[in-house]
Amino acid sequence: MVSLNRISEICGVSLSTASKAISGKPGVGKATRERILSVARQHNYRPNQLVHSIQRGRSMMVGITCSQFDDEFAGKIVAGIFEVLYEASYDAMVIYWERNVQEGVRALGNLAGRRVDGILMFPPAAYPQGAYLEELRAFPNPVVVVDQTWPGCQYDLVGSQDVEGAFAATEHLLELGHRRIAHLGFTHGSTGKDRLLGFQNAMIRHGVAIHEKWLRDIQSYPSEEAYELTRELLSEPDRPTAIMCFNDEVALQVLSAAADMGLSVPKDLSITGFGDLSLVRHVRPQITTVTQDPREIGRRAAKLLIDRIEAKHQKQPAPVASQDRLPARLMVRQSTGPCPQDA
Amino acid sequence: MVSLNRISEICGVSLSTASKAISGKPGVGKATRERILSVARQHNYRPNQLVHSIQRGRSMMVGITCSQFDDEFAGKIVAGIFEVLYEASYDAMVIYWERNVQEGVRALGNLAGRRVDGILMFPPAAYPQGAYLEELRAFPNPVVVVDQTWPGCQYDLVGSQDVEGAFAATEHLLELGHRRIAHLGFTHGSTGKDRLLGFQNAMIRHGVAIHEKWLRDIQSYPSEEAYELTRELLSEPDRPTAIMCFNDEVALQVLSAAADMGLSVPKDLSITGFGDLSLVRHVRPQITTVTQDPREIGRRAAKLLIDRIEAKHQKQPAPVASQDRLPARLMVRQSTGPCPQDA
DNA sequence: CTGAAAGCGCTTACAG
DNA sequence: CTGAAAGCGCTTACAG
Repeated sequence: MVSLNRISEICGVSLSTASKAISGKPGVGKATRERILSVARQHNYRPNQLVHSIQRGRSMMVGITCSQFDDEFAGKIVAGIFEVLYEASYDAMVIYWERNVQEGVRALGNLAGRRVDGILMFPPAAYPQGAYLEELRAFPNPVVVVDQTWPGCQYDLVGSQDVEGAFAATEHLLELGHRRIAHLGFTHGSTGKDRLLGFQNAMIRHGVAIHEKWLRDIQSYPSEEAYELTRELLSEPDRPTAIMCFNDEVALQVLSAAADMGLSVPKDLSITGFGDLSLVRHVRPQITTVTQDPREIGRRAAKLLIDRIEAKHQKQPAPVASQDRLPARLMVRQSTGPCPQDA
Repeated sequence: MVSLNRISEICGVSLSTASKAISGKPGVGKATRERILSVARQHNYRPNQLVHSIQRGRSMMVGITCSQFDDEFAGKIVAGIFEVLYEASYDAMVIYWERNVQEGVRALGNLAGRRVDGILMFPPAAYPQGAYLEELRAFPNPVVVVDQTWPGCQYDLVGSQDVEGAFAATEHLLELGHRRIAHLGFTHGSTGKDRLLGFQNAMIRHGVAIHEKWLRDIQSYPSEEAYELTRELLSEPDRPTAIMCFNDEVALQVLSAAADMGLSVPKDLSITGFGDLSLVRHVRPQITTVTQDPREIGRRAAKLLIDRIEAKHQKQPAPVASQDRLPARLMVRQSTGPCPQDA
């Protein structure tokens, strides 16, 4: 890529004249300006934004860290994020890591080295560990945490009302007469913990016993564990009449396990999901679930981050961390029905 | 963030000494170096990578452009890309746009302004238009096109054997005795065009008539169009006994439409997908599909781009554009079966 | 071992 | 209207 210096040589003008001409600043003769502009165009000249970032002490770039991409929920959040960043003229550097915390640490270091103005962070699946947290603390700019959080997290969070959503789904099952309700969770992360909590709250509130053996957990995500766990759960003579699932993908596996065992949903078994992914509507029976609004989560997270960046740039003191949890509403479809009479 | 200059002041040494100490270069006394290092650590100092990028004429950053995120296929490609970039110490700036080509144009300009060393490009859904192509041509560094391509595309491509995969799926249906086969395509893009071609090739090869009215197309993606199209297709007295679908998500909609019309799959209707997304295994009947290897596509695309960047940096002449299409294999599952006798 | 100087690609006061 | 100089945050020859 040609430099401004080169352009100014070609045009036989000084660097500063070329700079003013190209950036549209006043103080350049009309003819000179047009000559410079035309040469720049011929050479596909683009001002070097890296220089601007250094000069302004501001990169107009935010970092997005995530450890999973290939799911609709995360994808929609990211889409919402990009919408807002685009409108505000921010670019995004994205860091994707899977393996171990070590990589997350290096990732954060990169972000700081590249001088991003802030970070939108999907926390690692398990709670962030020591080295990771230290690296995060060393990061000098605003951080907004998305969807998941962790105990003691001091950053702004934008997520969903997981507890309330799970509570509503559980009450729905209880109202249908179910008492033997299993919970298939993923409690390594905060959303899973919250959903389990919502489940427990509802059961306790309605005075219904929670059976330890029906509280099952998948260990990693994504995985096929839910399928096997369901087969176990449903093979015991004493089996649940409803299974509440961590999310829609788990619910789908439960549905297929039930089908493979010859059980009819919702006649023999009721199932609830969480997330309202599109697949849930394209499957028969359509899965009763809890709607989330990932696009809006992404939008709000990005807006909040930009606000924080702006505020910091105007030397305003850092505000206390906020939690913005969007409503998660029950969406009744076809996978839940009255508790079977013989149960 | 503190600057090196600030660190050197604090330590009472020159800028160059501080620089050498921190970057691990020789020529600094042991005690001095350790003092500098410790001060740097205290202040969370990170060398400014933007400066390095400018000095080296190389940003170690690649651009990824895409117009869709929230699907498993694209997500897995991206995951593969990031694996390789990470190993090679490249970072990624991602550009996501949806609305119109205008945004794509601005996006490419941004990438050039930020001086990315190359671009991994998911082309826009429809073929790239004039302004977009011009902007792309003005980009001075290597470009590798991923998954989709367009007529006259001069860049390296990494994708799948779409024609062959569709051919195999069609032959599978023909071998099951189907003759009345519909094709539910998405031919705005090259993969859809290729899959239609594979379908046509197989039909012609086996001397089976292709009926215009059974060649249907969805107009946008993602959408729910496939559901409606299927209902139309299946309501006519004269209906197909098999539907070959552009991809798995379309197949899922076809499956649900068939279920809602009381048709049994595969007894009354056979369905094939494309992609082998995980949902296809979690649905009953499991969908017969064509496997792709998105992660490997991503890995190879990233490797190729890095090779091109490296070669360019060593002043090697630009090689001719290559096409690397990974095998797409038929995976027979439960959604295809013998042609109904009465048909 | 240590530091002053040039340079990467710019922009922005400030002279002329 | 035009340009020389300082400065953003570094690194890398090159003197001392």
